[in-house]
Amino acid sequence: MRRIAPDRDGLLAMIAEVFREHGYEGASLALIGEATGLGKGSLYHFFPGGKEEMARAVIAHIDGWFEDNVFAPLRDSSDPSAGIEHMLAATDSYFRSGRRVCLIGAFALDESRDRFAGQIRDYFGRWVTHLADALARSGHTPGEASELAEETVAAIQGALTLARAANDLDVFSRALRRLRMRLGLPVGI
Amino acid sequence: MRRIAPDRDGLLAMIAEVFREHGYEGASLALIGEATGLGKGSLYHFFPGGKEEMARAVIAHIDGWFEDNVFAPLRDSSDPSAGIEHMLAATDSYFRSGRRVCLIGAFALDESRDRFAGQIRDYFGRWVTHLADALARSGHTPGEASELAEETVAAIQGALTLARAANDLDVFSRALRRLRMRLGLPVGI
DNA sequence: TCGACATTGTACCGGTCGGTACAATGAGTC
DNA sequence: GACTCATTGTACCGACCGGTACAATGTCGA
Repeated sequence: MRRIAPDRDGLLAMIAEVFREHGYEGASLALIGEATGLGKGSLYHFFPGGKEEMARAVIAHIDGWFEDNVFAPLRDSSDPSAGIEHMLAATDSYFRSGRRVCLIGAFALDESRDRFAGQIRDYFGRWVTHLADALARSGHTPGEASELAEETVAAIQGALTLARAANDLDVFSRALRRLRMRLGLPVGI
Repeated sequence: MRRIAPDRDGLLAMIAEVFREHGYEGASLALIGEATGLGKGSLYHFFPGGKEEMARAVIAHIDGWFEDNVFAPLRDSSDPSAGIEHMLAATDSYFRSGRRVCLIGAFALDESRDRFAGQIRDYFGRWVTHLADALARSGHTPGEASELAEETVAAIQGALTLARAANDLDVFSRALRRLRMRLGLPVGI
């Protein structure tokens, strides 16, 4: 049995954190090396394509996590409301209640958007589409469902921006609570 | 009569565009020089504090524009609904219907947040506060007004992110139309 | 023990980074 | 013309950038 790579998931998670905090340009190989404990030799061994391949792998890794923990439940839940509830819980957990920022959203804002345009469009497109499907199955008209899905994903992204700008985690949890109400889910308290 | 500076407003607008497209780290002095037609000599003459002073001046410039064209109408309009309508129109025009991104929102996401934390918090804080005031004057309870204001500003930021990710300007105009409805303004058509 | 190969540290490359120094201009005033 | 002072171009700095080369390790199975 051959080891493919030593904990590639963990490695990608560490690199993701560097891109998340510093952006694509700001994430230098020195910072990545420091965060992972790997030298350039190792980094270029695992990612021969260099920084760009690292970023691509990180985006794909995040995309995979959302596919498993957000999109799939939205698509496969027999009760669409349960899938939506699952999405909100997973979102809250992933973004650590606003402590974390959306790397893919951050990439979408500056010039790195052009470099990763396909992956970025795909990620957000699938999020909106799957949420719209779930909303349509739960009784909304297709038009309503599509608008509400777009509104919801935008609200999450905007809340992350605002929470970080205000340095106030409550901004994000308030946004999630409003979304629960808006999407017709029990809100608790 | 002494010229303070040759069209400082225009200069700041050019520099702003570079920061907007490339982020703080990505905006090199070479790019700024290219965009403005000024060499380092001139740039450091106008901004002795270098890149950081340029960014601070750009943020202050944007802040001033919003103060004049968004916050003041929200605060001073005798008809609060007219002020809110003014805000949405100015927002649509400023962000060029989604073609442009919010520089201050982009700065809020990465590590440059720490460097400009005060200015960033102040900008968003005043936006939310003034909008909440206008909403309260137009009949909402203080609690409702505050939540709705936060939701609105977040929706704008999120729509900018999504519009750029999808490379689809309609995302932004749809978001503004939803906001008009949500804020109780006539929507047209 | 040996060879095959994955993994790593280190030195190095050309280029660019933000920033500084300074002499040369330019324009206006007296 | 002479003085002032804003403005500019250019050369240069040390530091760091992403990336490459490669020899030295480790770690297997045979």
